[in-house]
Amino acid sequence: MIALPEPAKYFQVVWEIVRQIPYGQVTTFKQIAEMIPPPAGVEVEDYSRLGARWVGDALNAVSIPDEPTVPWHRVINSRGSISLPETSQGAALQRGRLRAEGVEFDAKDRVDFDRCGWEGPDAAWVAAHGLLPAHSLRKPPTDAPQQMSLF
DNA sequence: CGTTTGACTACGC
DNA sequence: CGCGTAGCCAAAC
Repeated sequence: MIALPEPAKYFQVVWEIVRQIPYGQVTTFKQIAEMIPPPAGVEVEDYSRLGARWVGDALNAVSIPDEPTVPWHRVINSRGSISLPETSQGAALQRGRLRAEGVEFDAKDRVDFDRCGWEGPDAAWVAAHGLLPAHSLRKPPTDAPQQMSLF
């Protein structure tokens, strides 16, 4: 079976990436996982399946003292919504912090990745840390825009 | 020491 | 689209 070889080390990388997320922008567990190369001993296939989960574990492991240095509230799930239990205190805190940063939630309590989705760290930073380029959360520009503005 | 639960996703209806 | 389910790992019971 595949286990995360060095959780502490992996967590550190996750936190370092989270620290790069700009104010007012959000990213997903998956996007972060995709930026981190599969740990030694972990098959790529397995990693693609488990990475996001491990990122979640990493955020969950952020200690109180370190909490101010890791903007964990800017990490949400791939559906664009907060993953903490709706009734939880953490969810309220996360939503409050994001709203304070100008991130808006729609009627379904989801954010618009096209507006505030993170494009990832700049290439130089990625290379310097031996990471992989991030997949953009925003829709790729199309030649024939899906819908023209009515105004 | 077996079970349950969780800050995930992909996939099928 | 929305909701339920299956896989998976790790930590907490």
